[in-house]
Amino acid sequence: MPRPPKTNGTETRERILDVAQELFTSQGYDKTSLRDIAERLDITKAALYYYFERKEEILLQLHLRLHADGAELLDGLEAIPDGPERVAAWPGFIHRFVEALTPHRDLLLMHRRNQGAIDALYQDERNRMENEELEKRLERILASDALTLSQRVRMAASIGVITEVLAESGPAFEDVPPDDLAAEVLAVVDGLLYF
Amino acid sequence: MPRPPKTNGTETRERILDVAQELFTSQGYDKTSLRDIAERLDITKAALYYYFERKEEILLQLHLRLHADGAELLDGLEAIPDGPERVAAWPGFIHRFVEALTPHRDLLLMHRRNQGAIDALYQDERNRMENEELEKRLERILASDALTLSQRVRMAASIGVITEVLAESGPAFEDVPPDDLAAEVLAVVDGLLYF
DNA sequence: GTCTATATTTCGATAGAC
DNA sequence: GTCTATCGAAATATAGAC
Repeated sequence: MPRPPKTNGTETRERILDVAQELFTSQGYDKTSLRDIAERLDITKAALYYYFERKEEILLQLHLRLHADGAELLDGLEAIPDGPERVAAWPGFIHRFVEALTPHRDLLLMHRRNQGAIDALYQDERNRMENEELEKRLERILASDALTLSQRVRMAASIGVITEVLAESGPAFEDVPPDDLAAEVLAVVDGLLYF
Repeated sequence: MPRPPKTNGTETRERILDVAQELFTSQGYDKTSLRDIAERLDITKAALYYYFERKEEILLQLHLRLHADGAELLDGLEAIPDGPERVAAWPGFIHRFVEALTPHRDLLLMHRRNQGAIDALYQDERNRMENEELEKRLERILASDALTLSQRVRMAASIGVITEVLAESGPAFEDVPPDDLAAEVLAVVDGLLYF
């Protein structure tokens, strides 16, 4: 009871991130100025710097909201030896992928629409980014010569189905409950993954 | 024989577009300055303005290289009444889509990596863009309530497979002859489209 | 056609008051 | 925590000579 219910502080920070996510998705990171974000919140540009050191850090925080889950999944996948074992593990990976992404469709869309800007984050010395980008790691898995072309294509295809339906074409499926959509996606992907 | 073989003029223009496509793909449209493009060609920024009125026009021309084919395909699709007939026509549409895109995988990748900047082209009054964006038209087709959810998802999924394998994961399939890749993609998509 | 300036604008970022 | 004011660094675009 001693703490006042005025939970401002972190609250404003979240509002900034929410508005930024929306604008980064609709206009792109580069075409969204700090002025755009500030005006939407009825504050000034300078106030943003109380919460974030740089513009890049706003994007970084949004990126991290999604990154942890994906990194964990890829860690598991890379622990399996390249070849038939990894192919066998793929459907399980895909299921967990869909499960993890379904609640974050909008974030995934923001991520994809600004993949270039996120690339740049990783190359900027000022951000401590331990790991490599997930897209690059996935690309290496798909480039394996221990797999048949059909296997590689079907693995990539399953990723394509998920990102297209869950994120890219998201607006076309706004009327659909997320769990129904996820179920349909899984049905399609399972049909794909009979190697 | 009167015309000198020095075919410069349109040649430089093409070289600009080629370099721009490469840089827009790897760094993104916004992070690629006219200085970047000019330096690669060993000319100056100002020289670019002899060939293009604005930076946006370089992107526009690259966009148009791909747009015409896609627009024609979508015209045909929209001419078919929404509902079962359109579902029946979808596989044919997809086949022609793959056929048209396979020779232009790199352009498609540039397009996707800069979809936001291309969006902005359509909203800029200075460019005369007659039609609507293809992505928006496709979105409306997929949002139809004359189709079952399964049909809508499978249609979107087929688009996702194509764009992922042919463009987004393109680097992972650099070792594969384009026609082989297209054949694999079609096999996967055909398996998807049994409604 | 290509160059050397330079104009113009926009943006990220900082300083310092309140 | 939010403001006003401003700096400095790009980048796009223009003017005009060659």
